[in-house]
Amino acid sequence: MESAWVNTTLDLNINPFDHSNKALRREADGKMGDFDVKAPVKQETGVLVEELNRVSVENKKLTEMLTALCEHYTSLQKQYKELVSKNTETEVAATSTKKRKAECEDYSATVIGFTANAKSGCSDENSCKKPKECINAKISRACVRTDPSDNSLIVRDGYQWRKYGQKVTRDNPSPRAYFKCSFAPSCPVKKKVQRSAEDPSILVATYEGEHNHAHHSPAALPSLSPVNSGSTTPNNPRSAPVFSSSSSPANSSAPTVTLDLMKPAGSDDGTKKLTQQVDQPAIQQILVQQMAASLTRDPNFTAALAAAISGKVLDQKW
DNA sequence: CGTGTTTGACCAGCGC
DNA sequence: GCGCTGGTCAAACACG
Repeated sequence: MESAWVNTTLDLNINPFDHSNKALRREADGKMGDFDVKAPVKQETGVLVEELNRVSVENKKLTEMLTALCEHYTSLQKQYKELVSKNTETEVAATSTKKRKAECEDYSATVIGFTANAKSGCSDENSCKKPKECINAKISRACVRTDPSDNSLIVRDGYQWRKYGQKVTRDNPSPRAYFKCSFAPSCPVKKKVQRSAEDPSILVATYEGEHNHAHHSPAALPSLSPVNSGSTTPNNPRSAPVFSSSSSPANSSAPTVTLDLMKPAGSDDGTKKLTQQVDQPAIQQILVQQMAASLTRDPNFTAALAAAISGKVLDQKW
């Protein structure tokens, strides 16, 4: 994961001394002139400017922290790749004899890597004895942070799913929900969603198969989906695996963020599955950065923000 | 009334 | 062969 997937720049475009805001300031100044602005207005403006400067400084600090984090992550990733390359053979031998499908998926997620085009354990003969899904279906996995108190098993990934079953599994007290892609009748993709046994605030979504249709539901997509910036196809959850801070329907007011932590399909194994090793505060910080970056790239948002700020100033009763 | 969810029943793979 | 377990089906139900 290099800076290719994390844009460490966060230009909130709110610096009042930025030349790009000259027009806005002129407009605001003109309106202020119309109302014969006096000392309280200047004081209020000064407070706002001070606040904006403070936010800018904080933004800069956060950006630096994120950059350092990315560098640290890269070094850890290299170390991990070395370890994996050393241990893969012995681990395959140890795990391939254990059990059936579920373990096959776990294997693909924990040994081959975190999600992304893992051809679920067919690299050795033992694994190919597994059921058909394990042979043909592409398996990927995504982790989604949700409110632990929210017991709905809904992962909003932009596709439309129909729930067809729920089951309590032996190794996890929380139920596992089974979904089928309901957009295209012929779409073979299935999804399993279950809370992590270790961290109930994390939903683990396992995707099986490959969508044979386009991403259809922009409304269902997180509004901040541009963070998928280019390198991955947004209509394929395997090639665009997510670590999302997701809002459930019960908590629809919270923003949903989709963050592509993976390289494009076909990248090396070392780039996979490190999501769960990253510190959770760091993830949250990255999510915040991504949200801000996405918002500030949206001209509608910046325009609305400018209008809101100017409106706030002008609406003050003095 | 159409669509999606819930949930108990059923089926199949696997280990013993 | 039997029991355990995960996965799927389908009737009942809820909701807009």
